[in-house]
This record gives sequence, C-alpha cells and structure tokens, in this order.
Amino acid sequence: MDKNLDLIFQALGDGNRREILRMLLEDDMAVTDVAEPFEISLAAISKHLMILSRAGLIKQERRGRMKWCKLDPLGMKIASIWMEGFGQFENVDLEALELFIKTELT
Amino acid sequence: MDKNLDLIFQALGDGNRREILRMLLEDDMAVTDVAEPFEISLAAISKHLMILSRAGLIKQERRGRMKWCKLDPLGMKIASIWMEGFGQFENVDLEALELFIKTELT
DNA sequence: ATAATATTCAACCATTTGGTTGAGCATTAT
DNA sequence: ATAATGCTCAACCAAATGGTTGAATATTAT
Repeated sequence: MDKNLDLIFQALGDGNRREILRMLLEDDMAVTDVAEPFEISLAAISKHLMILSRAGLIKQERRGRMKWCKLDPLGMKIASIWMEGFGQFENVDLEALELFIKTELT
Repeated sequence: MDKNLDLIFQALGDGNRREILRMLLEDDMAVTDVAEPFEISLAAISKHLMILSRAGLIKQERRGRMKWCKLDPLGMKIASIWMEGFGQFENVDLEALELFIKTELT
C-alpha cells in the first residue's frame, strides 16, 4: 500500500503526466491523440501512460489497433485518503465548499 | 504554480519523506530527533527536510543550535486543491460532509 | 499482397535522485 | 579555552527518470 503511494505521487510529480490526466478528464483518448498536443515523442508519451497506468491513475484498453486511455479514479482516491490525515479540511474555504455541495447536490 | 505541484508531488513520492510528515503530525521536532528512527544518515535526513521545505510541506525555524521542523499545511493544500478537479468528491459521503460543514460553521 | 496506422520495444543518453562520507560551522556545555 | 552537539556542505556514487531514435509488431486500409 505504501509502494502504491510512491507510484501515485511520483506519477503526479510530472507536469506532462498531470496534463495528460487533465486531458482525460474531458474525454477518453487513444495514445496518438494524447500525444498530439505535446512536443515530445510518441514513445515518451507511451512511457508516461505506462507510469500513470501502473499508479492506478488511468486504465488502458486495447480496441483494434488503438489503445484507449481513461481516467481510473482509484489512484487519486488512494492519494487523497492518505492526505486526509493531514488536516486537509481544517483550513479549507468552507463557504466555497458549501457552495460547491449545494450546486452539486442540486 | 505548476512548478509548485512538481515539487509537492515529487516530495510526497518518497516513503521516508511521507514518514517524516507523519511524525511531524504528532509533534514538532528537531532535525536529529526526526532522524533518530531512520537508518539512513543525518545528512540524508537533512536533505529530505530541505526537499519538504521547498515543497511547502514543512517549515523550519532555527532556535539556538537546533532547527525545529513543523508541518506547513500550504503544500498539502495546494496539492489537494489540484486533486479536487478529479472527482475527489464524487464518491465521498456528501451527507457526512454537509453535516460537518453545518456544525463547523456553527 | 502491400502499404499505412497505432503502439511498443530496445538501446542509448543526460540529468536527477537518494544515498554515502568527511569536513566545516555555529552554538552550547564543561 | 576546549570539547561536544546539531546541522549543513561538498564531493562522490549507483540507480532511477525523462527523453531520444530506429526497429518491431499488430491491425486496418487499399
């Protein structure tokens, strides 16, 4: 479980990988499409996706010759559970949080 | 701000550093005391503390010949704010959270 | 059958990381 | 004044990281 946290936080510690996650938030994508906005090689992106995958931050599913990438909430959840122990809420903007919940619960 | 996230997540991506944070959750400590339960050198611990400090996860204050280390909530907060965008709340117990906020806002 | 597309593999490279040791500085105790 | 304590610095090392390129594999299109 501790090794998981290593993999998760290390994976999150790279701007390109965080950007990939942000992109996948909008939609599932094939590897080539993930790579498109970046200036680094496709092989490099492929490696980043492997790292995200092993951290439990994304899932990859091969369909035909494409490999679809989608967010996997598990990794982020494990990380945030660990972080909860550090007073995540004690200094949070409670008004903003309340507003969020009201709008979110409709 | 994005560089901050690099520093924070990279800092969290090491088990020894997370253990240091866990220790500081219980009490502020001097560098030597932080190092005591670990098997690595004092210099190594000193480096880890520097990394945590630059990530905004701890603060260090020199008093006499000791340097006191305490948690700094800022780094963790920045990280959790970034993570909020990834559905951190979508599986959370919203009722419990709402109750928490009501009681907390008095 | 051949060519194009989608992705990974393998070998390589420079830089960073996490560790070591020994010396160096302040500060406090004797 | 001298010694001990608390911590950092500097130089070094092995391993990991993030990138490259070129070849390999598998699938789909012509």
